Amino acid sequence: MQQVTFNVENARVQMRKGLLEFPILLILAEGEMYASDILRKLKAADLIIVEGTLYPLLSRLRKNGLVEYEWKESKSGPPRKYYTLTKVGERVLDELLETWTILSSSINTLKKAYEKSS
Amino acid sequence: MQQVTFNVENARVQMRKGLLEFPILLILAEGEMYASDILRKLKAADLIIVEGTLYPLLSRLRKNGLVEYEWKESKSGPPRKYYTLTKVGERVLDELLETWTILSSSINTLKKAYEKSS
DNA sequence: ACTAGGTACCTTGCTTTGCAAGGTACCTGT
DNA sequence: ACAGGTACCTTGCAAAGCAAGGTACCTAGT
Repeated sequence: MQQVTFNVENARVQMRKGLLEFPILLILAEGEMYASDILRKLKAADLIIVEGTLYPLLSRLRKNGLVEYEWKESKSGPPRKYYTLTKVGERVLDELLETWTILSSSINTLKKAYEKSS
Repeated sequence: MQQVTFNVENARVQMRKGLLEFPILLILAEGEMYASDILRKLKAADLIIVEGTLYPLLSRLRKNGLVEYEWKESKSGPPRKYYTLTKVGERVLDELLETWTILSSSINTLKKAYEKSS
């Protein structure tokens, strides 16, 4: 019996801390990608992240059962690990979307109060 | 000659990581507050933070010259440290406001792409 | 065949930082 | 004088982003 444990409360904490797993899950929701694809997409969205961060992060997501991968050959170069979201990953993504909504509205509330007062 | 160094680039990294200094600066922009005031305001905005985080954070902000404090007596209980933003703090806050705008629009772009595809 | 260069994946060590837990000191009311 | 509330702070731990460095594969040119 394999138990998939993913503590959503902890993920909320991590979002405040890292705010990186969320965009990566969002990107993977579009379809299978390998590391360079993800880096490209994040860069295009102005979110900077480097290899040394991404690889451990993908491993972490895999250990938690949010993503899985498949080796695929490349036409030019070494084989690639193509990642996809699992069902659990999709559920977590939905939670994180909600968390993001709450977080950004919290901050925007504070922001509006500031703009009004200045 | 005392040099006030506050690396805005580093602050951007920290925002992605912690996302706590920013709301605290926003709250202090409203006027002088002591720790409990700040905790109350953060809680009201659904941003959870505890004493053990806040005190070191305020010290850090003070060391970096973003805030300063003044002791004031309380009508009931021990004296309080009332914090206010410095000029530097105000400038940094403006930077962080911009960073927040960029960050949230990045994520919202990814979010919209996801919503469209699902 | 060999080697140079590009691509892809991964690890190690460091630093920062949020947090839980615990601690000190002050002030007030009984 | 002491109990309870308020306020400030510190210590030790764990998580995670990052810089830097490393391994392996594949292709193309010699």
